[in-house]
Amino acid sequence: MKELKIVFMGTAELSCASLEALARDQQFPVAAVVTQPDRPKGRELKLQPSPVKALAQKLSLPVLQPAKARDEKFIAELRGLAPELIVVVAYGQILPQSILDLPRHGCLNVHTSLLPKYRGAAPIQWAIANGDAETGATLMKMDAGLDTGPIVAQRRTPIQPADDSATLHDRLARLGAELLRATIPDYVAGKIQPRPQPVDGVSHAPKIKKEDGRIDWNLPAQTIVNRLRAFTPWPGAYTFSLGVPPSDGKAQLPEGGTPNVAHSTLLKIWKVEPVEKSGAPGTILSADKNGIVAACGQGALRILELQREGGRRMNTAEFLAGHPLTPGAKFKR
RNA sequence: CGCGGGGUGGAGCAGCCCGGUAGCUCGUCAGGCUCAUAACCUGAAGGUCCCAGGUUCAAAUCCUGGCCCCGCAA
Repeated sequence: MKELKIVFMGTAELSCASLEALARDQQFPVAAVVTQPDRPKGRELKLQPSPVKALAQKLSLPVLQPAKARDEKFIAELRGLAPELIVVVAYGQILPQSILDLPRHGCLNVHTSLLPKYRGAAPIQWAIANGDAETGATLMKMDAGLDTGPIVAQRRTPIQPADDSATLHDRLARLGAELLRATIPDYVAGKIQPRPQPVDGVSHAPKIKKEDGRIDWNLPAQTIVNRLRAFTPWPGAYTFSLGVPPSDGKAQLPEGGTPNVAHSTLLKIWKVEPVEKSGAPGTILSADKNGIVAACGQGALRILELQREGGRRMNTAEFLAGHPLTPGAKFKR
């Protein structure tokens, strides 16, 4: 097969595996990498390059960072590169039709779900949150809609009970990269006819908000576990422990407060396991070295690792040393 | 100067607002109890209260400056 001139567009960590796969393969000379402008990040809000930009620089590839993809000057520059194919992975902006039509072979997009399921921003997270048994990566030819283009290829992977968004993200990133490498040659050779997405089974995976991480103790234990896995490592699942007023605290503990903690405090919950107990949702059934057991709408959860606001992540025994919780106390929802 | 929390024996935290004996839970060590134990009882060791100045008769505590850690921002 002759060389194919490609422009890669991507921003997130997810994109890196695909970029690396293309760049390492001599068949696919990457003419340029398009990524979002540097964003302020970190404690001092310093400008940081996107993961893709960092990788592109390491690979000595030219980088373009238009503020808006539909900017005429940028499109003209892109046209000047005369790409035969554009590959898009988690770029983070809607592409105008003029870009979609620009390369001879169109634009291919890697989406981390089994389309038409979970169109949108957070397909990995929602697949876990909803307790799906499997998910996958889809390669599609982009059209004007949001993740609505015809499917070129698809690959599945089971969701393991131990998976969280981080592990599944990494696996799907690799899967997407493999899909590109394996499929592009046949695709540009015209051996693959993209087939329209089925009309049945369409669903959407909206962007995760921080609020989504708030634990609703009325839900069944397994549902909470799924959501917690989905929102790990970001935004994390959290709840509030009822605090004790700072001054008159100590005496009224049995009422359900946490001593040494003023007012109610946000607690991030990192690791739990379901247990066969029950009680009023949100109630703490026991709290010792083995964990904090809290009742859910159905069943209960044993909390193994948690983190106080401003503090570091720690196991239950460490946490309880400084923040004794008594059975009967409650987590606010 | 983007906003906020924090630095107190080995771990996790009180104490600071309102200066005046270094406190709690756990761990460690010794002893006791027990068939036995991560259980229980008794006792002990272990701290420049981040650093440097300042105020004061007296500073973990109040003031100024510095260093370090963490959360927010997807």
